[in-house]
Amino acid sequence: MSLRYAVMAALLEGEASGYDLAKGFDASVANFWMATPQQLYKELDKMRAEGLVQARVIQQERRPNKRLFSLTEAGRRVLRDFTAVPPRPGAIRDELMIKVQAVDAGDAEAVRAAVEERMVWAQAKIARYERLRARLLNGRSEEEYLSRSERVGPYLTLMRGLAFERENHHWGEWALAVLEQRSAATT
Amino acid sequence: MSLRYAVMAALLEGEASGYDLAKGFDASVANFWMATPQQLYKELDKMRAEGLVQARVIQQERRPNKRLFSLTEAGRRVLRDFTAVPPRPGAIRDELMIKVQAVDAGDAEAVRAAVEERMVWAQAKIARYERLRARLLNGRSEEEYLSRSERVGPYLTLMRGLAFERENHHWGEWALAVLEQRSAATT
DNA sequence: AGGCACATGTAAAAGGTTACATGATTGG
DNA sequence: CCAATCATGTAACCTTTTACATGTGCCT
Repeated sequence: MSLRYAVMAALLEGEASGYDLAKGFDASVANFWMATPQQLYKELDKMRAEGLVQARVIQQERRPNKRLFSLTEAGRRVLRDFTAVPPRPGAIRDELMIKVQAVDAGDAEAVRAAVEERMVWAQAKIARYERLRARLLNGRSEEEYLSRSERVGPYLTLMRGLAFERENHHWGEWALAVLEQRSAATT
Repeated sequence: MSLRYAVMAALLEGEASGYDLAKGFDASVANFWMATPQQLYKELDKMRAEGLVQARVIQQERRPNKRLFSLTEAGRRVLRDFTAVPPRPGAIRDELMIKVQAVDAGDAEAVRAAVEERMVWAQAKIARYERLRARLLNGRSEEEYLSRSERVGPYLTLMRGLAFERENHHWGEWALAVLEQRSAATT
């Protein structure tokens, strides 16, 4: 039921197609509420039927036509009401952590490799977030940016994502060291 | 589909009832794969039918009887196989972040209050994790604990949860400061 | 020639949430 | 006396995932 609000929050940045949203055209929302393309296309249809968004069809010649969605006034109102309601607690689902939890009864080498791969991903995400941050700041200091820009929400969530991935990476390096020492001891 | 593996990982700590699991009797697993009691009772039944766990009924006089579940050998094997498969990427779902993202077009005061309340929760979780950590370490240093204890998995995931909540709290304090400065400027 | 990017969708299956249902005991 | 804890479950509903389906253009 929250997917639609995530979509509306993303549309505050401007028009987007289902495809854009699916790719996480707005990196920040997608990082706290991921969705598959199928989910998005369906939800966007429902939202249009309810008048929360409007679609504008772009005719294309060498590509499939696309529909660009934007928020309607009704959508803005609904989104505003949503922000006023207390949020439910967040949920994390991470298979890797289940594997780490079970590492002592499992395949330690495979778990170690999985942690390592996750760290590569984390690095890539950090780099992406940092590029996005530089783009937003555009040479200004954070203080200046925060006091002058129209919106602060996207910056706040971006920094949350960045902090999360940095922490993740930090933890991973430590966990790898622990696991390596373990396997050295067992050998 | 991963719920069962989370359950099995939790059962590595020893026997537990559905009720125990629902409360997150093992704080660490529950923090990366939450589930409602209903989900657990159903899954435990299915797992027993498949021979992954076994149940032992405890007759009680002043309380409803309970069923204590434990891993079978087949369960252990399945769990081990699971650790050898590459995990899918983790997912976070957090309504609060959607609200923060939309704060500039929403009810800023309500969002601020929501962040504040989340920080209270984060504090509580940090305290809980720290107590759990102290209980595990039991006076020993981390280094000593990691080199001597049979299992390291639960400690690794516990530290991940702790780092996550600390980071969360840190971000929240900063976000509150940003939001307050904003509302002061608008007033 | 093969694979990815673009761009959309349908349908079925699996998984997760919410409401309902029971009922004694303990603590404030 | 009211709320919480213990302890289990069913049923209905909603959400999410996965598989299938289509077709062009661009890059290597």
